[in-house]
Amino acid sequence: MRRLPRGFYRRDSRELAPLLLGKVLIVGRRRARIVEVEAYAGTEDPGSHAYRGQTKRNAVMFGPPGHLYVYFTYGMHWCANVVSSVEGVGQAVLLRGAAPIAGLEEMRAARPAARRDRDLCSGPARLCQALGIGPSEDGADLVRPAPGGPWLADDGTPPPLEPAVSTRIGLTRGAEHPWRWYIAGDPNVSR
DNA sequence: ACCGGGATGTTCT
DNA sequence: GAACATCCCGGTG
Repeated sequence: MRRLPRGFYRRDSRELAPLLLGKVLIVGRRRARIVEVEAYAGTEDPGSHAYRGQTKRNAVMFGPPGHLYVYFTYGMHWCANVVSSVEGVGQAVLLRGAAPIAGLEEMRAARPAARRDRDLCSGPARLCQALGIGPSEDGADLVRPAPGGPWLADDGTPPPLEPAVSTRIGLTRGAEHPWRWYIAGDPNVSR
């Protein structure tokens, strides 16, 4: 289990996103393999929180790469992004789906509504709930993680040679760009 | 299986 | 006021 170095994140979000497929997100004893991601391309991307420039909410997106941008939406859900590119450019990759690997008892306790294990992390807000990611993880450094804090690992599993591609989910503006990547056929991909 | 609606509060117009 | 990078539940087939 090798921690991903800062340089790994220092690329365009549309290049980084498919490279995150197969990587392992770790929070405490809970581990899940990323199977679905979306790229958000910064101030030129109408679908991105960064489109209208830096605000208090999206400030982490404009910071250095390799940090977690966590935001609140629909009055009740938290979603997590990996900040990419370089400082000053508001790019990030949304984590939309993951396959539970370890700490499943903790995940089930955190997600009582999940009827099957494939429902634990199959969605951006589900994934955060299962792993215990919330406002206190906004800005967390994945390269030099706090004890028990979130980090990303490479366990030798290569990203898929030809990941499935589609348009992004849930957007009205910027919905035409094919910036969603996922592992075809994986049951942990969101519906 | 699929579909429709409600929850809930921050952010922006 | 409206929109929102969503999820859950209860209806019907």
